[in-house]
Amino acid sequence: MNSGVEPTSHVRDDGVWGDGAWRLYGDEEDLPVPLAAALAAFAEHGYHGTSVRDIAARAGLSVPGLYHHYPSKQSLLQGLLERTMSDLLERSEAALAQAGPAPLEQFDAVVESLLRFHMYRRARAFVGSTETRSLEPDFRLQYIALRDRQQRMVDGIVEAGVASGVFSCPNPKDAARAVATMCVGVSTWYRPQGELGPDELVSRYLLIARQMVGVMPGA
Amino acid sequence: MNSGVEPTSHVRDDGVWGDGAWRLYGDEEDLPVPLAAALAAFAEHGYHGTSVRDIAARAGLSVPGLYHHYPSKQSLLQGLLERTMSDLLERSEAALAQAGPAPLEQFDAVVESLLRFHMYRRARAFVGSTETRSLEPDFRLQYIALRDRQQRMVDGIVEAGVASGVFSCPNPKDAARAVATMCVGVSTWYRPQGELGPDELVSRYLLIARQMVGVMPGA
DNA sequence: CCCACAACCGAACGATCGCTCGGTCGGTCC
DNA sequence: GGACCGACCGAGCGATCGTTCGGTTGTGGG
Repeated sequence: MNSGVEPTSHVRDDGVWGDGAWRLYGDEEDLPVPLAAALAAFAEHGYHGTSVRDIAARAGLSVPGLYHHYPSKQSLLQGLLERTMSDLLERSEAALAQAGPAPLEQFDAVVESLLRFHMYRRARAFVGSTETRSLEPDFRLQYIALRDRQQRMVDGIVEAGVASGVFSCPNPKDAARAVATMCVGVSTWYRPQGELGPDELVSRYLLIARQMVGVMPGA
Repeated sequence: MNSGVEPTSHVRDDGVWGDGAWRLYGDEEDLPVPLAAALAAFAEHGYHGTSVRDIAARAGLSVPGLYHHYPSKQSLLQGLLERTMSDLLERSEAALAQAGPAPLEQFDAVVESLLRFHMYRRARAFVGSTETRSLEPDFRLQYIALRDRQQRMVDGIVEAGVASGVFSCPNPKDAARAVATMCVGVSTWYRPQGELGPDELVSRYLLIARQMVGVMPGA
């Protein structure tokens, strides 16, 4: 399986993200054709609202042609979400690793990486957040575990910020969840051709996110 | 159509919400049986993932029995979302009307009403936010208009707060959207039997929401 | 007493669903 | 040049989809 364009990625040869590479996104087409077709269809009509025939047509294939590459409709969704979550996690872990040791630096880096992902990988992120319930139980467990790992990453940074006295919030876990929710929500309304560009959005939302965890404006 | 239990509501005889009545929620069963069945099914499997036969079974009806009350599967979704949005709007407009004139009072009231709705009417709110794309185009336009009205209500309060100098945020619209996103997000993770009770959640999230719009903690 | 009507149901309609059977075609290797 | 294989497709499988037809009940009014 997986014929066709296996695209180049931003990952360096050794699998390590270069400095700031977690900010860079190629022009949407780093997916195999059938997965890109499934992504477009799922984002538009949802998993159950999409027929295999629709995906095949978008991919420029016949139905058996599509099944030659992926054994089932479910495997298309799983392949999509697997790439989505690992991309998101790799990027935010790279952002964290490359940030300084201060909680505020780490917070800014991870929030920025979340925001950029949900803008540049909008459709994928949207499908990932709306089609969890369409996953078969086994895979759903794996998937949720990755989501939790992402959330705990934010939790940890906020808790460290509170411990160091730079952040000020009585309930760090709630604040962290609210910040993550806000970032994920970007994928539901952001439009590339909208009035708000990525850099401008990042700076605005970073301010809001800092206030959510009680960072003094002058910090 | 609409046989069966037409439930009592919290609306007073004249259609006006009594003082603080927007905070009160009956025990979930204020829906006609078929709509309650559709709600449960849609929340679990999504609109396209739910069969009419499943809804009929949950409602204790045969399929033609269900069609006797509602002319189509789509009409079940529309009936559900129509009630959802009008309930939400009525409650938050009542909260706003009953709050004092100060932007902070109004902000607190509307945010609290949003939070409570997304806890007590969790399933409805969840379906409302995930199945917009399953609506037929005409109704979707109406529905989105109501969502926008709700959002503009929050926008207006935040702008008034900024104008009065009590709130401090450079981009009121973005902050308002982020606050609303956070409140809506509650419906995706809140569980009634969870460790966080409604009142405790309201007080925690109200603090966060205030910080998002730059209210000084001592205000 | 009968009739109108709301409330329901068994059975089945045509359409579409996810998926597969049985191929064809163009390379590549020996 | 024949054997093999990956890439693909036309046709169609059985199942399920949303919806409807043609009833049967039970009940309240004239």
